Amino acid sequence: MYKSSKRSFPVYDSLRQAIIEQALKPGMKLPEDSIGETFGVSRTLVRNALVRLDAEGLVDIQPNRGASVAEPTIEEAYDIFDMRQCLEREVMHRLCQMESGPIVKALKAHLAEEDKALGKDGTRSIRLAGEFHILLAELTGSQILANYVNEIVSRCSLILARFAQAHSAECGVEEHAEIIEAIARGDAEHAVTRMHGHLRGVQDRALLNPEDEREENVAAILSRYRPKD
Amino acid sequence: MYKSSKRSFPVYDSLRQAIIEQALKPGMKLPEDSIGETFGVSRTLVRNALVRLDAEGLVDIQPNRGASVAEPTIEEAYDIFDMRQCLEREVMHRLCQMESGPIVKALKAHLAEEDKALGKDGTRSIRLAGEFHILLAELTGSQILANYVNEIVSRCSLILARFAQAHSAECGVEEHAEIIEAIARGDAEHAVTRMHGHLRGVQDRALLNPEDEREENVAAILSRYRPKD
DNA sequence: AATACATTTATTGTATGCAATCAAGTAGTT
DNA sequence: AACTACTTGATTGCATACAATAAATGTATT
Repeated sequence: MYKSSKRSFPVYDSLRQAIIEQALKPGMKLPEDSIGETFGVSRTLVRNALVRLDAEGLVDIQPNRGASVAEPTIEEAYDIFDMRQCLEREVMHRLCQMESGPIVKALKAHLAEEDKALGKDGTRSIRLAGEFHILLAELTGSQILANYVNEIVSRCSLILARFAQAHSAECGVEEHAEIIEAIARGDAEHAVTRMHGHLRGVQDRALLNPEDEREENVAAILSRYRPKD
Repeated sequence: MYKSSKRSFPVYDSLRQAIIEQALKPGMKLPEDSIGETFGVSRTLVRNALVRLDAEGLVDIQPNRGASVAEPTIEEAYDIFDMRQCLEREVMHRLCQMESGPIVKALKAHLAEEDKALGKDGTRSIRLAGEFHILLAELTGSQILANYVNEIVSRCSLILARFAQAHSAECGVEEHAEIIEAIARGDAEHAVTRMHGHLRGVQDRALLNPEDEREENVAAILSRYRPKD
């Protein structure tokens, strides 16, 4: 938990949410002063939040140059998605060994929420889709596994923000339903396969993006607007 | 990496090392003032280090009460060891899919160091044994996997400090050699099995400690000394 | 006009001071 | 003697001041 400072938590949480939802885009500068002003706290607390976000890979702090929203490379993106596959595979295995009743109940309740928000509130829909995966991890009862999944889901959101075009990479509600169904049957093999396919789909929609934004710097953009002599 | 402050890194690193090597024992208070004095830095930098260690699970910060060396419960201990099994299984699978030549070479070089330090320098021997596992993770080439393994190996060291009697839980050098051999053959199944057995051995020696400290509270201890009416 | 150098400005790095909080010990009441 | 209320000392929470650094701008020199 965030024990070090109660008052810096809102700063941390708001920044985190803003990054995940792409309100703060990769590369954007995060000056301590202005953030502190908007939250009504001193730079000390802002700094705490930024250091934490840096440790989680959502923010990049460079000495004497300050913090900015992290810009994961495509290589890091693949690395993180692979790790996510590993962690969520573990989640599936563990859940399928447990008493499925209460687990399925909790998952179906969540799925209903996802369904309700589907066409209505895009941002909420995306957030709920991510939280489905976090809920799965929490239901294993493993604190540390849940923490890792939580962290890696955030980082995947940042990756989507960087590489995917809008709305291309939402989790499908039916795919979540299929995963729940496999868990209900205690069928670990199917659960793992479906989760793998599900994540693979998200990854592909995100990373096999034809218009790769790796080269989206000022020079590259302006070159397209330059008059042809 | 530790980008937020060059000068607080030594504080962080020393504390970390001291905790892992049991010089600082679980539950021991870590006051900002005195630590700052010993390192010649202000409380600000000490605090940075402590917050980081808290995030890594080696230190426990409680609001307005300061930091102390974490005291993982036995339940957390099992949780962490299970997670470690998961992560190192992934390491084994990945390494066995790679070109084994350079990997085996690096591992054997490390093993030679372990061997050299064996009866001579106990502390160094324990550190090298832990670093063997970190090296394995690094050789996968996955930054994030290596980070997680690094973190979890530290936490396991803390657990050993809390629950195992001295020297009961060292990694055996021969077991490391067997793991290397399996990797050399690209035999994932054997590599995973051996790693699993190896870690299981460490865990058992640590956690199936006959004198279980879970009940080491005043009441439990005194009950053994109570006269039988 | 281009380059190198100097100056200014903005932002971070760190120490420190003051207020808030907690732990412990003291005194006073029943 | 036990229990509460108060006081004191130590420690943390946070804001702020000042120093250090880097980026941006301006100036001079070729």
